[in-house]
Amino acid sequence: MTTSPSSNAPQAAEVIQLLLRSTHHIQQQYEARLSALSLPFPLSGPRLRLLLAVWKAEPIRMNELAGKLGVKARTITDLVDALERDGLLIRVPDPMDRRATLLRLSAEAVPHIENVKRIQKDISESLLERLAPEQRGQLFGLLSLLAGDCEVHFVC
Amino acid sequence: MTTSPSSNAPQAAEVIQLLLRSTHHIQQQYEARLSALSLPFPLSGPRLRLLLAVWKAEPIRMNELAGKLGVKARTITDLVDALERDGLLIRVPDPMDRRATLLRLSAEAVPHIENVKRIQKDISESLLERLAPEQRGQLFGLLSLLAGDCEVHFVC
DNA sequence: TATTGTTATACTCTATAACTATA
DNA sequence: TATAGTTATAGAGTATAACAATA
Repeated sequence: MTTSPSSNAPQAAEVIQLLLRSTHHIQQQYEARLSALSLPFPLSGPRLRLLLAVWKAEPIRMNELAGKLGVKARTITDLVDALERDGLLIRVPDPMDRRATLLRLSAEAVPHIENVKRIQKDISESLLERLAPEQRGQLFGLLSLLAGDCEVHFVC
Repeated sequence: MTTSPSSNAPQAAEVIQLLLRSTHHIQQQYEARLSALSLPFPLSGPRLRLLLAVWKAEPIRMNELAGKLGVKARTITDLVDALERDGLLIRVPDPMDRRATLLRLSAEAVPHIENVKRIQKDISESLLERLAPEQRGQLFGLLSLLAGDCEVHFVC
C-alpha cells in the first residue's frame, strides 16, 4: 500500500532537495525580474540584501551589518564601496567610536528602495499564484517552525 | 481581531522572504557540514550538484548537463576541468557525434558519491528535526505545488 | 591587547564573445 | 549554416592575512 509522497511522509532528503530546488528557481526569477527593471544601477541579490538591511537598521555599523548578513567584514567593504560609488549609500564616522563607520541610505536611494519594495511585492504575488491564501499561511507556518530562532539574526 | 501570521494568510512578500531566508540558512549548514568531512577533494554546492546530476544521468553530454543545471556551457567546462583533475569525472568522446563529449563518474568517484548521499540524508534529518512526519509531508506538498512543473527540468 | 575597517591577494562561480572541429 | 565545446577575458561575491588607527 504505497501512497503518494505529497500526502505521506517523504524522506527528509527529498524534502530538503525540493526546498533547495524551489528556492533556486525563485531566486533566478527574482534576480531576472530585478535586472529587467532598467534602474540607474545594477541590483543583484547581495546588493539588494545589503541595501534592505541598512534601510531597516539605519544607521548601522559595517561590523554589525556583516553579522546580520552572515558574511565577513571584508566582503562588506567592497559591496559598500560599489554602492557608495553608485550614490546609494553614505559612510559616516561613528561619533561614539572613531574606529567605526556608520552606514546610511542616501536621499536618492530612498525612493528607489520604495520602488523595489513594491516590485518585490508583485514578484512575490506572481511566484505564489499557485497557492491559495490558506496554503500560504500553512507554508509560512511550516517555514517558521523549520527556521526556529535563527530567523532573528539574519536578513534576506 | 488580529491573528498570528502562521495561522492566517500572510503577505506574499513575507512568505517569499522567509523561504529565501530559510534556504540561505540551510545551504550554509549544508556546505559547512560537507566541508567538515575532510574528503580528499573540495565539495562545494555547485560541484556536488554537478556530480549528482552526472550520477543520475550518466553518460550525459556536457551540453545537456548545462541545460539541466541551468547554467551556460562555458561554466560546465571549468567545473568539469576541475573535477576531472580531482579524478572524479571522465570525459569520453560521444560515438554518435564527434563534436560532443560525454561525462561519466570515475570508478573512484562512486563510493565517494554514495558516502555523500548518506551524509545528505543525515544532514537533512537534522535540519528537519523540528517537523513531525506529517508536517514534512505537508511541506513537501506545498513546495511541489509551488514549483509546478519546473521541477522536471532542474536538479539540485 | 583587542577591535574596526582597509589594503593586498586569491579562489569559485558565472557570463559573453570569438574560435575550432564537426554536422 | 548551425552546433558542441574550448580559449580568452571579465566581473561579482566570498575568504584569509597583514596592517593602520583607535579603544
